Amino acid sequence: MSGLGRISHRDISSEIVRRIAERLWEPGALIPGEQALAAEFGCSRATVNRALQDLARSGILERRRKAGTRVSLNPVREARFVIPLVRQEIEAKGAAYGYRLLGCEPVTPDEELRARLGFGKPARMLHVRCLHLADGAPYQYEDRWINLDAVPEAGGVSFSAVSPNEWLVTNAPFSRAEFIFRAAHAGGEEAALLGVPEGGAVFVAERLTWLADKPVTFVRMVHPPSHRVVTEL
Amino acid sequence: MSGLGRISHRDISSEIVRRIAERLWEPGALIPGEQALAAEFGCSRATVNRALQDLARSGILERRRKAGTRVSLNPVREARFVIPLVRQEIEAKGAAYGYRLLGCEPVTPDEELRARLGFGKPARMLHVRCLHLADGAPYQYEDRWINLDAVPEAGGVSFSAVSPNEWLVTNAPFSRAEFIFRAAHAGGEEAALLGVPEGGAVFVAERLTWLADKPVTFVRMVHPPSHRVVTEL
DNA sequence: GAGTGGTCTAGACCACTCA
DNA sequence: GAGTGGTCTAGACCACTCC
Repeated sequence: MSGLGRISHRDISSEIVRRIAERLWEPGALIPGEQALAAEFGCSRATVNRALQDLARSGILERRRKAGTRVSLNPVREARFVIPLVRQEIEAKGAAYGYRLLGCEPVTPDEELRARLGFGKPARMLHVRCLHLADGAPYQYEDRWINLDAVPEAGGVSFSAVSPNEWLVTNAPFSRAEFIFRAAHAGGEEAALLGVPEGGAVFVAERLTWLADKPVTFVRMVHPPSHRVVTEL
Repeated sequence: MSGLGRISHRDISSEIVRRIAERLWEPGALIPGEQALAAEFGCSRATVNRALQDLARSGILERRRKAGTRVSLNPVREARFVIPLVRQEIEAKGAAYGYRLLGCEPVTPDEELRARLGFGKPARMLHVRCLHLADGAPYQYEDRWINLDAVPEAGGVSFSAVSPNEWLVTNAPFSRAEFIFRAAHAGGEEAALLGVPEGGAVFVAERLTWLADKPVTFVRMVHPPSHRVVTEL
């Protein structure tokens, strides 16, 4: 606790974390109520409430009305990953962003892709493939399908200067998305483009988005094995 | 807005989201100040503040003192991944959980590991290696280091029946964690244990945890390439 | 310097849930 | 029913940052 001035909710948070760390309050144990803590710290209940809510949000505490507040038995049930634009991701690392369009053509999706997107009937889609570079080195191979029924304007875009990633962010809102992370073996073309041996390990992120139950886009983003997805809690 | 009763911070949040979705407030635009919104909604500034802070935390708004509150130009989309216990993860798929301890020994961490954990000085750690199986098939190879200064009780646990994953969850609270997802090539031992060819692609999840700036544990979880981390928004 | 968000207070009422 | 957290109010002061 900072000896001067008023008590901040951060002071309370860190003091509570300290007590948990030092086993004064064991996992699963009930901790004092908000009134008691407010009295102890000499601050208002609202301040204690904010500190406890912060800790509950981060999974350290569990709160239930009437039952009180407990130290979590199994903290952290979820991790949050930020999904930025590729360009921002690259520039944030201090590297120069590069972009190369590899192909852009209207196609009729095959059975597998339609099943994936939850399409009943065939549809017109745009297939765009491109490469994102960091300081000239391959960073991400983007293999994307855009549903022209959901985003008809995409049909008139060349994607030679602006990547589909960036164009869609400001032109195709979505209400639901699904992410998949996995490891895979690089296929022939991907391998050559990313500069990894054929069959070598690559990191794959896939994203599907819908706007009001209508598929918008499916994208497969392939990274060299040096890629890392990082998050902090 | 709900016509009855007081205005909730949720009412304000959803109304603001609606205005952004309908382009009444364009990306990058300045929105009214807290006082103005409080007057408009007929509630106190604290309530507006809470709504705006929630939206700023989720990346929809950007706030700066004196500059005011703006609609984010690139709404940061974030993905939430649940990080369950391995056993729960396997049982949730309807498979039978199996566990095999491979090794458990006190060690002094090398330079690289200490740098990773932010250790200044050497420390006593416990190195535990084990395998988690789903219906008898290798599911995850767990390679873990536990800081015995932070969790001394771990020194007295055999980990032959209970996995370190499960033991730590109920015995070693933490206040900060870092997750990393990546692809890698399987090393000799891992490959054999997971039943993949040596050098084949594997999915690696790493987790570091701290309790009040003291490192608690570092774990490397290696999965066969069939593994998928999935999330929905 | 002035305007904005950040936070704390003291009090109040409500909603949920356990006994 | 009673106790706990959840939330709102009205007011205040502060900290930061832009002009």
